[in-house]
Amino acid sequence: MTKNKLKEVAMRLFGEKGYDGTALSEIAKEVGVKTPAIYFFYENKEDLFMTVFKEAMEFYNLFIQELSEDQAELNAKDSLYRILIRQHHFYQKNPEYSLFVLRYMLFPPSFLKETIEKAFLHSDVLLTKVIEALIVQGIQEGTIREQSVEFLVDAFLNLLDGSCMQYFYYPSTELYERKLNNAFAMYWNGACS
Amino acid sequence: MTKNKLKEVAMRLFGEKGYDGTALSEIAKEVGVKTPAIYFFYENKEDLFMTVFKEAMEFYNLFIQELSEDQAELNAKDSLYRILIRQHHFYQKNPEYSLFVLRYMLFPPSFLKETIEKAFLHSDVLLTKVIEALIVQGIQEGTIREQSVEFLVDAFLNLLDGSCMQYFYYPSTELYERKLNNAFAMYWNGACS
Amino acid sequence: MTKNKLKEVAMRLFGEKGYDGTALSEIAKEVGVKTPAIYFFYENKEDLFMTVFKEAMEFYNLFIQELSEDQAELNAKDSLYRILIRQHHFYQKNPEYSLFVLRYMLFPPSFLKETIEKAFLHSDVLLTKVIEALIVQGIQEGTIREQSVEFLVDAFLNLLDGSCMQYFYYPSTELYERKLNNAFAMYWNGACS
Amino acid sequence: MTKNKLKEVAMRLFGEKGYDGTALSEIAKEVGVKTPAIYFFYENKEDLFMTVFKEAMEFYNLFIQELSEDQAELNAKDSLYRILIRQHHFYQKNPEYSLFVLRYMLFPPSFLKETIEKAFLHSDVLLTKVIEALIVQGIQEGTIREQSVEFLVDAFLNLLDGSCMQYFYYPSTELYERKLNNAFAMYWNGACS
DNA sequence: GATGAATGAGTTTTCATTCAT
DNA sequence: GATGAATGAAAACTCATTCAT
Repeated sequence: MTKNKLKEVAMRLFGEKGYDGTALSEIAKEVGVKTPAIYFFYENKEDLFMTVFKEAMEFYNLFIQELSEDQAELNAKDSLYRILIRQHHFYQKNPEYSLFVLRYMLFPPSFLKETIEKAFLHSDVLLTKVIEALIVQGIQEGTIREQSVEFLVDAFLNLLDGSCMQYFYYPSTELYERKLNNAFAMYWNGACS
Repeated sequence: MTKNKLKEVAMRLFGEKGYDGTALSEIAKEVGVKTPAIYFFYENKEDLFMTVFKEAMEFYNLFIQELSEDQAELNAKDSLYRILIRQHHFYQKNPEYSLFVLRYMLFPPSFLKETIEKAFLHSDVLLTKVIEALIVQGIQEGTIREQSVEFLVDAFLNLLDGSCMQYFYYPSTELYERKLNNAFAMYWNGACS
Repeated sequence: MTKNKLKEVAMRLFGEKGYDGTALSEIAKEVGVKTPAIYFFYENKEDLFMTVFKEAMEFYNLFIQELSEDQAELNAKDSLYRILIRQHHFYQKNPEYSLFVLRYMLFPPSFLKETIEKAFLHSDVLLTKVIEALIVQGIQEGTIREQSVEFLVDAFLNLLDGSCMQYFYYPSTELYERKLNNAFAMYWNGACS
Repeated sequence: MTKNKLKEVAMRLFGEKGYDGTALSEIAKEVGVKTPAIYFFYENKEDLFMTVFKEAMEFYNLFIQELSEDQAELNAKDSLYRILIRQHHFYQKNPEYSLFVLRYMLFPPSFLKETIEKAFLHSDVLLTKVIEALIVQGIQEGTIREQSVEFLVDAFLNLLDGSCMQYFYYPSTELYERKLNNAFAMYWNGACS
């Protein structure tokens, strides 16, 4: 129980204030326990962080895997759009996970650089495959104009990354959603014609 | 002299390791001076950081302003593409500025949240105007199909943000450039047809 | 069972790393038990230490008492030499006891100073008596020249102490044995002539 | 100033209570300074300890070197006896140095084992040379009976070690001196005849 | 007999900051 | 301009100890 609460609070605080900006005492306090209690469950700060990090990555990868499921009955356009929406939903429903993953993907603490790069590459490959499949489907459907798949995948991934970034710095949801829809419309337009 | 060295080193270290992860002693050491010397030039850590931050924002805004200059003789397509290239160049030529700006735009230390939001909004408005002008030019040229300007601007900004993100997490320049070109091609394709 | 294992491990670790340098958790771990288990058998760290200490002293005193036994059939010279040899054997066969006793005789933790002094005095008196008896026997035999017994006893005790010290800081057994034999030969030479 | 006071107090406390039994806060308090001040002069606890250790060894080796000086005009017997006396004086005049050296020669903290062994070997060689010279002198004088020098040296070193040990555990000076004199008399007796 | 969970007290260490020089 | 010396505050971590189970 305490162990899990520690993980949750740690994820949130590490995500919000960074590794160095988060004191174990803060985490402990929010959980309602004294600092040394942390050491009963985790070896040290780094261990707590790594545990949280691994879980966040697993959760995030799970999300990516789920993107490819349940899309069989949809056409390519709806499926691709749905990915953007799901990404948005994921950010909204799991703000802690999202912030944490984004932060440490872009700015890993020095002791994590290598691990992060591997973890990120893994997610990237996973995601690329999902997009690829949908692009191919679209071409087969005849909705996407026949052209290089790589080309279409790259552009969609850029779209996703752009949306990710904008989600975190545009405060207003409406604004974000407008931009998202516009960007996707433009993408689809380019993909078809 | 020392004052400027301090700023440079501080920008780099704050960008790489974060505000809390950077000790004043580290900055001082790299500059070749003892820690208390910092207090001769700056009130305290926050002051040093803010000074660096302001300069970084000014420099970044300068870059954005320059985007609109010297583009008179180019057509809209080349101008837009040139913006992406210049962004890339800016990141490559000023890695410390770039990393710093990205980091604190996405993850400002708590005492900076509001200031950052304002500063960012300012840059955003600036950039939007530049893009808008080029889009209008393109429509007038007849290269861009007549349609909502906002729509085209949003999509281009998304493209810029996506490229920003990818620059920082894709290690290889080649890969980054391929993705950038593909994404722009798709954008232009969508804009025209 | 566990209680005894705790004692053994505690003796070894206290001997090797000192009272403050030995954590109860280490002792517990080596025994294969969790730390709180120690409190089932011993009141606290001090109690565990004292128990170990008392046993070590008893064991050591037993050794001293045994020195006087089974020597009836030997002449004085052989008996005295045998004491040195036995001391050596004791150190070799009971390295943990020896180290522990030596350490806390010379450097008792503050809460033990008085107890230790008494315990030590007791052993000293015991040992002195044993030596005295053998010296007297030697004089009666006529092998030791007639002279002050105290004088001969003091010199022999010094020999014993010197050997003790050297045992613990000379790494090589050969070297130690050579030195021991030479020192005893010199003693006997002085005692006879 | 503070730096030296720290060294002095550290030597005394480390000698009395051991490395693990001595808190930096105690040392700081006795010096009249707050704990972090220590870190201005020494890297960490180990560094402070090592600094003290090196100085103690140098001082001790100096003492050993001085043993050989100014003895030219004395005969061998007086010179040897003087060594015992000087050892005694050294212990009395420099109780902190003596206790410290003895403690860490016999019970070095784990991180010091190797360093200590080397340092000790060095002192041992130094001392052996001094004694050897005097023994040879004694034989040349004709006061010491002609016999193996090694034999005489070993016995004298044993005498020194025994005296060292006894100094630290016999509380009374008188008792210690009686024992010392008796042991030396016996040694000389054996050496001559 | 023994453990899981937790804590209070204390340790070493870091760091921003101050101030006299 | 810059440093040596020092500190207050807080950090991470350790450890003996407790207690319910």
